[in-house]
Amino acid sequence: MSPARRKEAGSDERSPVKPVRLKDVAAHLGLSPTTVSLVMNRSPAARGIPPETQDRVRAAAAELGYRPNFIARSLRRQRSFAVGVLLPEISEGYAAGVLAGIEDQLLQDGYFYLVAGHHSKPDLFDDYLQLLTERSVEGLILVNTPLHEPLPLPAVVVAGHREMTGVTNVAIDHQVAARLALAHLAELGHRRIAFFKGHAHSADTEARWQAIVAASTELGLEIDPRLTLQLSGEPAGEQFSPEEGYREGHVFGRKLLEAGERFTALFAFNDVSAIGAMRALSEAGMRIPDDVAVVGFDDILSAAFQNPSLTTVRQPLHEMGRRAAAELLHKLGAPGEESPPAITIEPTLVVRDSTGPAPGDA
Amino acid sequence: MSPARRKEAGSDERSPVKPVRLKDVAAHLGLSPTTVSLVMNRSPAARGIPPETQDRVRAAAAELGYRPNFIARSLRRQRSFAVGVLLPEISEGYAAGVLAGIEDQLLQDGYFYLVAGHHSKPDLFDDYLQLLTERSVEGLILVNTPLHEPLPLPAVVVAGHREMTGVTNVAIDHQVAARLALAHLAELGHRRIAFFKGHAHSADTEARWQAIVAASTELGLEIDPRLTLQLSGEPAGEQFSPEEGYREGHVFGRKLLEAGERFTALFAFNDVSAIGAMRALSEAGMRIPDDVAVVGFDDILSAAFQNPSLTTVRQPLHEMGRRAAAELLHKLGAPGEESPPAITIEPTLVVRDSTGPAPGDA
DNA sequence: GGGGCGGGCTAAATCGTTTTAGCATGCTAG
DNA sequence: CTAGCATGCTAAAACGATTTAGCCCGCCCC
Repeated sequence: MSPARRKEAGSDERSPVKPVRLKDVAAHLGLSPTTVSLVMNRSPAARGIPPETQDRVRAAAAELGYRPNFIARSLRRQRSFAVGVLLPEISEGYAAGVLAGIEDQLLQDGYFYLVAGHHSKPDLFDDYLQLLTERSVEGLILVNTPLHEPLPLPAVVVAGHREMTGVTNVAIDHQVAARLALAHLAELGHRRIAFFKGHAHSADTEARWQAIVAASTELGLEIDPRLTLQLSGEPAGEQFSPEEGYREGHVFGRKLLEAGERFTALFAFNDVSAIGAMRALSEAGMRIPDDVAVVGFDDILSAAFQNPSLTTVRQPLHEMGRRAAAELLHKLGAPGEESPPAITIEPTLVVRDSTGPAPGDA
Repeated sequence: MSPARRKEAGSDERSPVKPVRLKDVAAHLGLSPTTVSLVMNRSPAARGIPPETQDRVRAAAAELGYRPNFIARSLRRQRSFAVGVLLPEISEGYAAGVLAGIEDQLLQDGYFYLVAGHHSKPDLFDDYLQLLTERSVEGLILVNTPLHEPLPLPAVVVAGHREMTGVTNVAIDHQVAARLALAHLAELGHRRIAFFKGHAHSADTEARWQAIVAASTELGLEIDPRLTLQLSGEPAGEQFSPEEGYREGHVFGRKLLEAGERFTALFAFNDVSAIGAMRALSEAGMRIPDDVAVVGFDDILSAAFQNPSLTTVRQPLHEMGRRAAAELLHKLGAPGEESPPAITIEPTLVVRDSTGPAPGDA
């Protein structure tokens, strides 16, 4: 279709054959490998090599299509320019979003990464940690992965469970998140708000709940324990199956209604449970947002596609990944330096159609 | 909390220090590196080494916590046990699903992989291809990535655009997909069915549409061009932003109504456009599935969370990734062998609440 | 005329493995 | 007594780069 595209430094010869080595370039020029290496790496030691030789070397390298062998280089320099990423699994929303951010930052800085999904099995985690270390990754990023023992490498965790000295934890600012959501509801006149708390073992549950309590006090809202339901979920991590979350939201939505306690808004722990609850509520004949306003958390893709579309606190997953990667690279660059124990990321409130004025509000 | 966990082969000493090398193990035993290597690799050449020595070696290795250096090994053996994955970007549904499948299969077989997202920019693609080759990946998997020139390595593509000799294309069986969806609708009594066609440049559009035409004929259904809308979308690939897809579905749903042509069912090109259309339809007062049945394609996560939940043709992304990886590993294991030009994957129909009997059907 | 110096390069060690080609030693067989 | 042959191991050369420590030559200066 399009005209033949120009090839940059193409050996137009058949490519299936042996790659060109440093030694070949050197031989072709009648120089030593040392010289070629020095020039190609723009090493300070190449000071003594006259510019015209340097040009000759570079020209020859280009002509022959020389590409340094990264593995040999890694071996010699003891640097792999690769980091390991450990996460429960790639598939679902959270980890994939973070991973995309990690990827952007790392590639931009000339690093690659090796990913391993441990499916929340501690021994798989240990195995992969081993394998990654054997592969000489320079550092680690753990996403949503509980951590019990110190790691053998510089590391950054995203949504980690507990603090570990030397390991930086990238997490959302729950204070801000809670304030954004609750202020929004309060402004709309809501006073009786129901809550879904996260499952007991999630990294975020406790911090988030305390932030909610604090923000409520600040805003003069009262939390009614009868309107507070705790999601169960698996002990492994925050990330149990979304279908389950949805189903649980559905069940809990019904529970709220059956409890007979009046409420005009619901702040769910995450989007899936919010969506499940919305479904239960509308099945019971309640209109959203007219009768009940619903706020979710995360801003998963489908939050925008709901009917009505879901107001939610957005976690900038991409940016969290980016920041995590950037921080790890920083650690790698400045080994001695003390690193911050935490990096907090600002969430934002995405107002959509699932929230509106409280019924009977002026 | 939990009692101290036992460490398998733990050097209880401080770990921050130098890793143990093959040479160290050898020295510790008063043997040569050769012997240790032979034993550790269970090389056939180790036949001559008496079992008791072998045991001594393995014991020492375990005791000292010896871990072979993968990079050195790769250099020597000219194998990296790594493959490269090129995709537009990790973030949303399609690629992430496939990637998860790739990951499962590769890790299971002792491989790792390096991922690069080219964001549909041809020059980024070329760059990353270079970088991956420099890193000595043994093969490539391209997901949803158009391919113009032959690749320098064994490769498998998922949802690729065109055939390229030697490259295996993993794709869904569109015949089956179309038949599943249309037979389901026909069975429910639907005769007047609207369609969203994919954007012109998507890999799947043409094949899918032809399959739809064929299946319609087979089932005695007529396709009304006035009920057939073509999604626009970016030329780069199938994967333009989901939000756009949703919005376009919404717009097109309205268009369908405005056209004034009677229809009782819609088969959309994908889930996001189906969901957008559902929204437009219900906003216009139509009930789903009572007035219009809607079938999507893909089975994205949120398909199940819709209100009503979406009937859709499920692409087993995970399996597609798995198969792609398996095929690549096969190619790597059997270099000479002719490999199949295509692997077709069976889709399944997931019947949910967005489809029901045609209005006025017996 | 010899010591010093700087310019332009290179030899060789090294990174941590794998692998080929043998080397001792002792026993057996002729 | 010695050739032959296991047996149990090892020396050394790869793999493809980087890097340290110089080497050689010519010129300048005293």
